[in-house]
Amino acid sequence: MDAQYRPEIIEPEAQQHWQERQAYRVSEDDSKPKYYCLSMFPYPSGKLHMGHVRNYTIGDVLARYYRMRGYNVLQPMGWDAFGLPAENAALANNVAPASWTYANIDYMRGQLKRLGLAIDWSRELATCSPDYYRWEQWLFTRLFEKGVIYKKMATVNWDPVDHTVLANEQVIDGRGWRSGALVEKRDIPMYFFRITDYAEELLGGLDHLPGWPERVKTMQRNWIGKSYGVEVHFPLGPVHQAGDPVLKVFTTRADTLFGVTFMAVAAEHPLARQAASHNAELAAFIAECKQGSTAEADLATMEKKGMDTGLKVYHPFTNEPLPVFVANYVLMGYGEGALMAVPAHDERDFAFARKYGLPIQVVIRPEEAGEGPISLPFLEPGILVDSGDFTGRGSADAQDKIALVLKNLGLGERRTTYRLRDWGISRQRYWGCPIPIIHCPTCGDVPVPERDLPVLLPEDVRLEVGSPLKRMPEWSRCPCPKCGGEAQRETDTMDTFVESSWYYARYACPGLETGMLDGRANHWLPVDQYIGGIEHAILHLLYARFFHKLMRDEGLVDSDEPFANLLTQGMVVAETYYRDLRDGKKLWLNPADVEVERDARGQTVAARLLADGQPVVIGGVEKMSKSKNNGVDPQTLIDRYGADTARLFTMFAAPPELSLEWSDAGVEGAHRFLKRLWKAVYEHVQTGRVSAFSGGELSDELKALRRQLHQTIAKVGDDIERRKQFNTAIAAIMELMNALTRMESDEAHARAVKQEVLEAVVLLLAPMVPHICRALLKALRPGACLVGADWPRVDESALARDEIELMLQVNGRLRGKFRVAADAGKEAVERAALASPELKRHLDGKPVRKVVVVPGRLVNVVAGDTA
RNA sequence: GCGCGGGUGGUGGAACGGGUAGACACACCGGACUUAAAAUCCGGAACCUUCGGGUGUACGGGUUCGAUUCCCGUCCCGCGCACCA
Repeated sequence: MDAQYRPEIIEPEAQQHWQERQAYRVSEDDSKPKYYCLSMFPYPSGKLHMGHVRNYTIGDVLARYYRMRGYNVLQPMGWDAFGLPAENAALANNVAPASWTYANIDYMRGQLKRLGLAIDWSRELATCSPDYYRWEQWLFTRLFEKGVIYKKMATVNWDPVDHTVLANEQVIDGRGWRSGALVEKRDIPMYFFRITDYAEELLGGLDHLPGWPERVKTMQRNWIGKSYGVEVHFPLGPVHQAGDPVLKVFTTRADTLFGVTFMAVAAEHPLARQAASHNAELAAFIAECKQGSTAEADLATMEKKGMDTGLKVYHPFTNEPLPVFVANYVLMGYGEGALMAVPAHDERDFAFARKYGLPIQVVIRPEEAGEGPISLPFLEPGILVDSGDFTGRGSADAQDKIALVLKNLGLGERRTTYRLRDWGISRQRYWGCPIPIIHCPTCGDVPVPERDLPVLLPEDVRLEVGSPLKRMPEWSRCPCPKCGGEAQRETDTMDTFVESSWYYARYACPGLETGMLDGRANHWLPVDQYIGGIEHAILHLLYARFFHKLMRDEGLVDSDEPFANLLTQGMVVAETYYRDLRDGKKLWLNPADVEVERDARGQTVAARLLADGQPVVIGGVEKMSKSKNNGVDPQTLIDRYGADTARLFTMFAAPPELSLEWSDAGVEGAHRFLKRLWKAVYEHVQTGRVSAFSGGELSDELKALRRQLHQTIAKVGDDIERRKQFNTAIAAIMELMNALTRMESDEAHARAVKQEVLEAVVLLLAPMVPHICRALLKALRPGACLVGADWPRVDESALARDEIELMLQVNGRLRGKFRVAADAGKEAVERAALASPELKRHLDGKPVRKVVVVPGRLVNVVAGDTA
């Protein structure tokens, strides 16, 4: 064994060994329990970033841990390879998106291998490969025929200069990112998945996912947004008969119906169009509403504007005429595209009524308020006032009664709605999976027959603004599969979320050429542990759950949910540094090029650029990003310290769910620990071979060390398996190593215990830092191999104690400590506490009123005059 | 704007079901070794203090024998918002 820790030698050696032995290749094996450990696959952006290192290390720790626990572990890897960045790179560098993507995949695969992940590479997939996307097209055609996919108009961001559709990301402050033109809303036909048909199941299913974080389930519940309410019809004429036209709205607050003072409709609403046809001012306002992006955050924060259409609708109960406004915050295709406004009891309506001088009618009062004034808007439920026959009823009761009366009048009924909208998957982009539809002038939209799949995406293209597919008639022109007449292929591609909605299942079926999935999918699914960023809490995770149910209903899988347990990791952040430039912009400097200065207490006081020694401004900690130039390249880290240091640092610096702050010094610390570990093993084996302790009478010191060892084994297992908190597991191992260092005896028993501790430490750390542990295990136990090694066992007898220390509190404040026998009863503990010398001092002559004994923890003596 | 999280020493964080606040590590300070430096090893430390103790987990309140932990309110930061992935 080398006296020095040399990661640059032992890491490639270990990786080569694992590769040659195909140590992590797995197949279905019913003799062992299966464990499918999956990390969200990367987008091949060019090179690995620290977020990837964190994500894949967490996955690898779990995969390796469960392997040591005797599970048949599947850990696959692949590439989410379609998407916008490839098109951007193509435009910027004049390369085809395909070759850019494949080159990135090759480079990043090498980086992943250098991390030493226990991955079964024989299952690797890339979503841009026809072998993959053909099955997505196949499923699309089946779902289209089933009616799960349908076509309708939808609103997109339109760049009027570049004549292209823009992604929300490409709209900056309401302008196109390249042209700078004010973005407009435009309606185009798109294909939609009927995810709303599954809303109820997607909602209910969350109750059967105990392995998901509560906050992710809450976010999904709110996103689906089930609400119970009433559809109310407002007649368009003062005299209404069944079948006459009405304005339909949905409300969750039917109890406020008598407080309606106006109506608001979307700019695209038929009533608005109708009114605008003979009102130029209104037409201009509607045109103005068409400006701006479609992103909900933009719509919600923009100034609320409206204009009276001059039209009136009539209150279903009072027949009172109500003005109809066009408002820019009401969205078509969102509910009915119209709402009833109750300014007294809704925040947005209140602001709007104030702005346009519309009446505010209070119809709900708090139960306890009496006659006094209330502050508006009053949003809580309460008691109805000024509400005709319903006055005096409570809100909930009134909602029921109002719905009933509306139903009898034929002017509405109870309805359950969802906030969730159908999933539009058409993208007017090139680098994506072609939508397998042929448009025939006679037959309409015809799905591409199975024998003609896949619809291949041409890869050898030149990119300009807009999709090249739309300029390739030789590609889009084709015969209609039904009538044989001349037809056109759909040139839109699918949302890349479609590919990432089923890759986890395809990993189970590598090489399958005759279908999307086979029986192997049911062997491995559901995924036992899914790991990825919290930013995917809603969209990706909801789409994947939905897709799983679609595949289930097609008979492709037999489970209901794809991911049994979910771990959402936090972001990787780093300090930012900049200098102000003359033009008012900032020059962002990479942390690797900056040196910080600290005062005598260790507080940062200044920072300087290494290159010129001149000061720079410290900009605060932010998510690693290109724009702030605060990304730290994991490759540099791995080259300098090795993969194990990179892995140990990312696992130790923060618990997985919190954000992780990059720290050069923290990396050094992790590296130092590995060097100390290496040295401890080296010095131990230098003094000759010894077997691990297996029994005999030990000194108190050695007993205590063994107790700590077995406590640590129990804690590390619990931290990894139940708590998924690796930082505390590593801290416990560090404490154990510190205790071992303090133990200096070298008599036979001591050396045997030392051997036991070191063997166990190496195995406990193996999931986190596998390369060094492989080398150290071989040194400690020649001939032993980490692949196939078992997780250490807890020796219960080593945990026993004779005496324990308890805390003594007086009135909730810590005043002393005392020792009692480990098996002392409550009364004995109380007696010991009352006899302790600290108590008398702190009682200060006051009588003891109460004694609280918390077994194994503390005794709290409550003293003082009875008040 | 709406939804969801978070806020603890100089720093990252620990405290697992309401029971010792600050484990472990980084940074800092001191010491040993060295001609010197680096590396390594050992030690110190939340803050204030009249050395009795007092104060401390963003801020203000509440529940409790006891609150970082539970409840209410406020402020700040982060994530998501349906075409970034």
